[in-house]
Amino acid sequence: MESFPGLNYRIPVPKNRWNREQRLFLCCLHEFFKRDQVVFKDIFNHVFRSEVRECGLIDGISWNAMDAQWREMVRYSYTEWREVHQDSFDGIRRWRPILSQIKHTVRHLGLQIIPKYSPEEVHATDEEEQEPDSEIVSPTQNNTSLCNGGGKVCFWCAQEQTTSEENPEPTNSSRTKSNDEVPRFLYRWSNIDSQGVNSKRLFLAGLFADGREQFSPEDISQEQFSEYFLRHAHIEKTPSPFISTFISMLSPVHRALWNKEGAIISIIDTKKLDTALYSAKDNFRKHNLRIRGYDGRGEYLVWGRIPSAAIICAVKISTIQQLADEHTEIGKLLQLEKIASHKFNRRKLHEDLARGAGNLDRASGFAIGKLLFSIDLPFEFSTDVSEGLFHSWRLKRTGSWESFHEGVDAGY
DNA sequence: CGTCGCACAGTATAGATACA
DNA sequence: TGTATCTATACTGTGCGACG
Repeated sequence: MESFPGLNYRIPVPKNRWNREQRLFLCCLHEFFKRDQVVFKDIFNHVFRSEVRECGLIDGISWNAMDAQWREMVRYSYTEWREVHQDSFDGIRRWRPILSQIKHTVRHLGLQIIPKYSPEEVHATDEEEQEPDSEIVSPTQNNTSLCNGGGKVCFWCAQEQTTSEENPEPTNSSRTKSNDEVPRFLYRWSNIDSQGVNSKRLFLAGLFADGREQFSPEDISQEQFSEYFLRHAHIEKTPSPFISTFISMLSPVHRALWNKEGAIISIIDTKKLDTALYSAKDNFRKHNLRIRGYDGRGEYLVWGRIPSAAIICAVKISTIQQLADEHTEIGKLLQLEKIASHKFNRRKLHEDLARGAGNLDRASGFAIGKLLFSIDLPFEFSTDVSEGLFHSWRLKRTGSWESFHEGVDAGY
């Protein structure tokens, strides 16, 4: 019996007792600094070493446990999480004590940490800062500096209370369109059950469809925007101000095949849009929103409406199926049965498609050209759209673009 | 050069466990 | 019994060398 005390008397695994202060601290780390396992863990364990040790965690809390707590907060929208993340710039002064605590700990431990919102010029103009900020590495390459862009409050300025009060509208600026390149073409799937107005000539978001008053994203608060966005991403059932579109035509075709009834696929020219366009992925990232199992990649949300000028082509899925049946080369190219056999438009489907895909040659180009011609896509767009199809349908790269485009032209 | 297989790191999620 | 915390595990992306 006593020979295996470790087995007979299991020592309970020590756990941290998370309190509000610790949670806020962890939230500030995530909100204001680039995620770094080792650094976050060391800072936290140093600041809360006595509390953590009291819980039996002699070597401090593990990164995994700490990260689990972070995820819990995000997942269940803990009040601490909401406080720190939902009005980060308005409330930035509130977190000054925590931020300077982080700063001092970083310095004390000789670590390096990268602020999320830190333009270089702050250091240059920062007179009162005596000690060199050597441990604060400015993000050089992917400089997503928010300080100069869009009149946004600079992180360190706000922290050091050097920011003037007359900042125009800090809450709205982070919601503006991303600077990242917007794709030239977007693809939409819709059917008779889709909300809003979905004709071949015009799309109207569900919220604005019944002659209800229109409003622009600037008219509503940050929270309301996030709320609409989350509801839209969750369930399409509630009226939404957004219209979903995708960067790849595969995704709407896949959806259309699974929801056949009157499904329409439309190709949209983003240059002709007259309302705001948001990347779903950026929205998640910028507002620290999460939804289980979905990160928004590939999806773009159009605000309110898509005017007929922007709809360069609209085609019923049944037409596409018919084309695939009638023309073997189109059928072979599209592999509709494969698409229909996969429940999810994920890696599995892509691999499957790649196995049966053609090459970068005249034959593939011809099939695509013929398809695009048949669905009345204006010739001027054929180059871009055909290249999109090439990538989406996972064609092999053996061959040349020249022969491919030649084939596309021939198909018209 | 492009593709494949592998290893590795980081991340998301289910659910086990201890505790109130 | 329900909640808080965290582990175990599955998933995803990425880099790298081998290979044709």
